[in-house]
Amino acid sequence: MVTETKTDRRILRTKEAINKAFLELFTEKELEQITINDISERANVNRGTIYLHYTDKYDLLDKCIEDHLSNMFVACSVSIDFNRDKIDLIDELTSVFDYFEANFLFFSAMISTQRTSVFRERMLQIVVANLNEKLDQRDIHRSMNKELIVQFTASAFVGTTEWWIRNHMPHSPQYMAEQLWKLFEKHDVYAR
Amino acid sequence: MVTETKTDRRILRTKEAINKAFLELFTEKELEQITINDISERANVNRGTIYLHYTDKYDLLDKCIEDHLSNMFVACSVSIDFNRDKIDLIDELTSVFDYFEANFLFFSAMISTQRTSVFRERMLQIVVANLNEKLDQRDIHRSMNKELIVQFTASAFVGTTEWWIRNHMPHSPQYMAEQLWKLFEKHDVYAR
DNA sequence: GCGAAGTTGTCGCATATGGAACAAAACCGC
DNA sequence: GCGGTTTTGTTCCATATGCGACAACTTCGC
Repeated sequence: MVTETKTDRRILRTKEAINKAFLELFTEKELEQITINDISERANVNRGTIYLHYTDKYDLLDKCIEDHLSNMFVACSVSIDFNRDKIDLIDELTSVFDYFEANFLFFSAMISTQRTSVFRERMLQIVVANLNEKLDQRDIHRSMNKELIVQFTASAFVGTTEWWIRNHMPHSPQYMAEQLWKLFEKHDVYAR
Repeated sequence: MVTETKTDRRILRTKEAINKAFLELFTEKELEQITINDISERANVNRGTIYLHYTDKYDLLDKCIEDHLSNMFVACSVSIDFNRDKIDLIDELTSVFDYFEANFLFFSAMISTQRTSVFRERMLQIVVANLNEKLDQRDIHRSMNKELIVQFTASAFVGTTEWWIRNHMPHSPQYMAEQLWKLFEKHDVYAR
């Protein structure tokens, strides 16, 4: 059963404005320098309203990360299809990198700060969960340890992505997807 | 006495969103094709809320025009100064054209439709009012009919501006200001 | 022409947000 | 260290907006 509660339009608008403002500020100054005042002004929202949704700026940062990562997750698992083949998977990978590219500012900001580790860990978690689900859907454990496959693939993916972002995305999403796919294929993880 | 009432942040936000959405739609379809539904969706605002501020889409269009024109007015009369000279006036003219340039989409949309006349008339009114005020401040009626000066200058200004916008702003605001100034000067309207 | 679907104004009520004030805490310059 | 300023949470009350419903009207395919 899927929970089917539409959230009030005002809430969505407000959260979006706050997120946007926070992200902008995040690319301009260090987290410690950002005040709730800054955020409320930039977002054109009453200061009190921010406390209605977030306990403090750290909570805001966490939820911001959570938000983007789950968006990414949604953006990439659009085309879930059980009889897919290699091409499909490359497409999916490409759409993930497209998402990164479209939100370069956010990811870049997340990675170039002391708080990187929080972000990286959370991202790893998400990817691991995602992979587990996929591997369950297709039944290709073979002789290999599933846990190990997941950890291997996830770390490789997150690490490579981080490198890609840190270096200002020197390749196109398409290219990244293809290259990564080849590497995964080599390790006989997803290959049929 | 200046009325000093701050309007609620929510109202400003809402109006801005509606204006923006309406303008976008205006550049995409004919006014008749635009529904209140369209606007509310695009602006991410409840349909009823629109009726809170505008009676219908024609009212919205009018207020939208009014808004932009008064903004333009404000943007250009920043530097009102009684002992100004030629340079000041060129600067002021330039800032007007800057405003047009910055809001190209709006003005372009306003001019390329059947409803142009409404817009042109209103703009003419504004410019005439503005000119009257200026001419009153400086006392240079000389032997000429003030009414006539105003009408002449205003029509010339509005017409030239319309041409400039219609042709996708082929010259820089600075250039336009200088050229227009020279023309006015030739007709001995403002010259000292 | 007719019925279906969409649009328009307009309600009532619920609720998210604004604004202002406040005390406590944190952050300054000196 | 100390006084002034800024920031932080929190409060109460007012109000703008959301949501859903409604009847009247228009649009449009057939």
